[in-house]
Parts: sequence; C-alpha cells; structure tokens
Amino acid sequence: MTSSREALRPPDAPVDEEHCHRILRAIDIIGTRWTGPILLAGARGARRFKEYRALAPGISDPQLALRLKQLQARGLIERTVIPSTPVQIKYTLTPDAEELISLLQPLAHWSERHLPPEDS
Amino acid sequence: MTSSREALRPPDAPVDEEHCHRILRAIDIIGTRWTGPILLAGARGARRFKEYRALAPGISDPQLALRLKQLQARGLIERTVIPSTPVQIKYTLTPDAEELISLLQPLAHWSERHLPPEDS
DNA sequence: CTGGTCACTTCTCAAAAGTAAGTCGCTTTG
DNA sequence: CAAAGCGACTTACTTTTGAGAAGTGACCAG
Repeated sequence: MTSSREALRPPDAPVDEEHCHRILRAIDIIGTRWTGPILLAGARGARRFKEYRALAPGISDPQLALRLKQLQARGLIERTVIPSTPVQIKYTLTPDAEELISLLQPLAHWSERHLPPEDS
Repeated sequence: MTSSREALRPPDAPVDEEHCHRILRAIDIIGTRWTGPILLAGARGARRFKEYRALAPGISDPQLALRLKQLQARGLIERTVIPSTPVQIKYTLTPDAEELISLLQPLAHWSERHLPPEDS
C-alpha cells in the first residue's frame, strides 16, 4: 500500500497524484458551466425542460439542451419520453447524480462560514 | 428553524433554495477554470509560481497569474514576497482553502466508483 | 556581453457561451 | 378551418473567455 512515491511527498500533503486526479475529474463535471445549477434543479424537483430552465436562473435554451444531453451521456440524468398527447419529456437524476449532490452538501456549510453574505 | 418555506417544498428535495445557493457559490469558486488544479497543487506542496505551473498540467502563464490573483482576492491563497536576491514569491493556501479541499475529498471516492477508469 | 531564470504581462486568435429567432407536432381559440 | 400558442428543442449570429506564443525587467553565471 505504501509506495515509494508516497514517501517522497511532504507529509502535510493530503493527496497523492492519483487521488488528486480523481477529484479533478469530479470537479470537471460539476464545474462545467451550468451543470451545478442543473443538477441542483433536479434535486429540487425539476422534471421537465422548462422546470429546469426556471430553477436554473439565467440559463439559455441552447445551453440547457446541450448540458442535459451531456449529463445524460455521463449517466447523471435520465431522459424519458412519455407518449401522451402532447408528448412529455421527463429528465430525472440518476442515483449517481443524487449521491454526487449529497457529497456537495458540506460545501454549503463552508460557503456560509467563509463567503461574504451577499454582494452581487 | 422550520420556516413556512420548508413546508412547501417536496419532501424528497434535499436542499432548499438558500442552501442550494450557497452550494452554487462554492462550486463557482472551485469550478472556475483552473482554480481546482491550482488549489490542489498548493495542497500538494507547490509554493512558487513555476511549481504551480508544473503541478497544474496544461495551464498557461497568463491564466496562472490571473487565477492566483483572484484566489488571493478571495482569501484562499496568500502571496508572500521574500526580499532575497533574487526576490522570491511564495503562494500558500490559507486555512480556508485547505478546509475547502478537505471537503472535496469524498469526490475522489465517488469519482472512482462512478467514472470510467481513464479514457482521455 | 551573451545567455539563462523567475514572475509575470501583452498580444493575437480560436473556442465557448449568450441572445434572438425559428421549427415541428400538436392543441386550443374564434 | 385559419390563427395563435405551447413544449422542447435547433440554428444563426455576436460577445466573452481562454489558449499560445512571445516579450519584459530584474538579477546572475560564464
């Protein structure tokens, strides 16, 4: 378990290169423009296209369509077509996405303690 | 503690609007291009400009300079000038930044279980 | 005095995101 | 039955952001 690499890095470094790389890949997902707001919108009950648009304030139609497609491809959102008249389309978070969001909860606490109340 | 707002949202929604907003502000910081890699570089022992450049693979000089400045302004990085000859400049993570990074650790685990091993 | 390092800054150009409008199938309104 | 509207997008165009190369200035080694 203890490789020679670990012995070389400073003892106060909390992450080795591989661990760090994994974190970056997760940040890559949630940090891509609008995916944070979209996933959170899903967690807050959004299901249809326009519900996401309403819960992710400021997003444009093209971006929402694009990100939903990408999140679908990544397995974080599932797209369901309901063949009613008119046809309805439902976007739901997968368990993976919900787990990811739950991991982000501690950030709210940090944010509250560290960030200035509101200044924009 | 329980406001009337909380009673109105669906029981499966894990976050209310304010909570959600705080998370988004934290994501905004770590999701801004290169700040993730830079903070992680700092956590891994980087101190000088070129050390960050080496530990954040692919970053350009202008972006590194810009992000270091922004992180400094946000209180996540501290810039120290050591008046030796030649002058040395040291960038260290503040306790706030280290705490933030520690909150991101669980993402590595999620990443490992969810993301495909390596495909880029 | 030529060349090299460190910590940047300035430039140019391509990629990404924003804005506005249009499309397709279907439904409601007059 | 024509006109207008809705939901879920797509297309075309403009603006913003970021990447890449190169330059700057202070210092030092040969």
